[in-house]
Amino acid sequence: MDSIEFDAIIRHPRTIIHIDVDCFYAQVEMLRHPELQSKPLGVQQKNIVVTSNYLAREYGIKKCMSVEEALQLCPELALVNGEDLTHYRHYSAKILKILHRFTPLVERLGFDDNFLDVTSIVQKYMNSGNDSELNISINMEDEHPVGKVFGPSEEECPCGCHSRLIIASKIAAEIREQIYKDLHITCSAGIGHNKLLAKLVGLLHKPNQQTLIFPCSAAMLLSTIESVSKIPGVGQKTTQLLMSNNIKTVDDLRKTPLEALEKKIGIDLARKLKDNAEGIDETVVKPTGKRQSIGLEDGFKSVSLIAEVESRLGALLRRLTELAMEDGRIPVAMRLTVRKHDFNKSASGKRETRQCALPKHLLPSSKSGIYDHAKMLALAMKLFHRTVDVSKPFHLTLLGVAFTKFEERSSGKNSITSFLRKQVAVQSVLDISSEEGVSDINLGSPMSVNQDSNDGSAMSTTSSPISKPIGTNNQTVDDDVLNEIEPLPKKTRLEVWLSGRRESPSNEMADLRLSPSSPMQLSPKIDAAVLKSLPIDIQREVTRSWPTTSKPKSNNILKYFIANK
DNA sequence: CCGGGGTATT
DNA sequence: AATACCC
Ligand SMILES: Nc1ccn([C@H]2C[C@H](O)[C@@H](COP(=O)(O)OP(=O)(O)OP(=O)(O)O)O2)c(=O)n1
Repeated sequence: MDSIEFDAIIRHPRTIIHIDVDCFYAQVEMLRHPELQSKPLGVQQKNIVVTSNYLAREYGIKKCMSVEEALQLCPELALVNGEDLTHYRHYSAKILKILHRFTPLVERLGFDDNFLDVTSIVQKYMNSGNDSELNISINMEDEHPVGKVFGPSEEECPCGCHSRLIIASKIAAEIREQIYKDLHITCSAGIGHNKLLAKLVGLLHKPNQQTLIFPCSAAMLLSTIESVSKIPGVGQKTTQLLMSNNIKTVDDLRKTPLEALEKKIGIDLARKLKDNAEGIDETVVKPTGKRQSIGLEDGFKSVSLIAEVESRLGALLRRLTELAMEDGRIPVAMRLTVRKHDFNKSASGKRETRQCALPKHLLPSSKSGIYDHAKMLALAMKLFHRTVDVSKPFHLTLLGVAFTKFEERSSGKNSITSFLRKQVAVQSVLDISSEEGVSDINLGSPMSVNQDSNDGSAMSTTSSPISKPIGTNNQTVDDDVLNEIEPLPKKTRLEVWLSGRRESPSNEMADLRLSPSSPMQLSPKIDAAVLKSLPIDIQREVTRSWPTTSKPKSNNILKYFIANK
């Protein structure tokens, strides 16, 4: 191959747009409270201002600043509580839908940070001047990019990315416009040939702006960010490690040989950082699928009473089951999170978690699509007793509960979906000789079987009642599943694979977990045995909190269908 | 009580 | 189950 051909080889085949909503929570709150639009506004979670609008930022208010500090900087700061993320989650979903009008290749970080691989969209515009599936019009005549450009742009890269990126800037503008027209939300965007550059360059001009970077300016952009901690993926720990080795800036990173770096931070991270320092990032846009966990947390000064734990967990569970119903899938595992007060030290207190299988999907699929909150709470309390020794005083500062595994909901043949989910989406591989490499497309069937770790032999202390009545031993025959929660059984890869391709996915695996003496009837009523095992005040709590569990009427079911739209 | 969420890796 | 990272 001669040199002319060599120059023509595509080196920057992909085109990536990064979209970040401007001061997301604050914008949502301004929409909800229009009278706050023209005032400095902070969104408060407990004692911190998690974000603020741009008016407030003029006072020097930063993300995650303490309320005290923020009010010192701006005494007239308006504050709205943002501890309940419902509205943000709602807007987040709407924004994602708009992004999906352009491409399914959207990867999200959090609620408002999005990467789009628009390579194929751009390609269609280059080939035919439009995209038949995308009825937006883009002015192909104008050869200038929309928005700002970082660095010089005189010299065009021979790979052709120059025009691709310019087209992408017009797509980004269209995306932002649609989001604004539909939702009155403003975003900022970065356009580049990889995720790293798109994200970093977008930070340069905010809010409600967009910035493009051509590959020839990549190294320059990385030089300007200085601190290594600004590189996505370099958090507190890595920063400390690097700094203790006198590596503070991107330039330090460049000067450090890979061999030296890898001894300090491991080969994987070392290679990534050496690449990133040059503006190289081969990671693909991995379309974000369904969430792998749905959880809620509540932090507080101190909780030391079991009854209060119970009522807080009850409140969390009630909200959590609503979220699970919106999701549509069926949770099969529950996780409890606890943070204990660390009073010997200023340290923040570590979290402890306990997880268990959800008995036979305590859930809706049975005719009454309604969660049995009493059993949910009893299960959560079981987990609680597994993490906190209540025979001694305790002092909690946080409780959280989450669903962590899901099954697709019944109906059709969902078998194919879980199998497909494992497959890497094919994207952006236009030329195998690209500088930034080709992603492995791993289609290997996951037949390899996990070495089965020994089954929960260490779990023998499970028969303590919910709240132990004094003088009672545990001899009572507990045939309820709640009395035998065991750690989540591990599925082998083979099992995952098999259950994923089963035509009618059944609960065989779950069935195996249940003891023979515990027929899992999905009674819509509170299990009397369970209820009786509870202390009287808790019994009252349970029945007061969820009156519907005592006698579900078809009306109750209806409202869930309506809520679900 | 640095919020209240998430993900991936070990 | 914990850790590290992200928003
Ligand atoms: N440590 C953090 C960081 C962010 N957020 C929330 C609040 C933000 O509104 C939202 C988005 O985070 P961003 O980092 O994108 O920040 P903003 O969108 O608020 O501001 P900017 O305009 O600088 O992007 O996520 C959070 O809860 N905790």
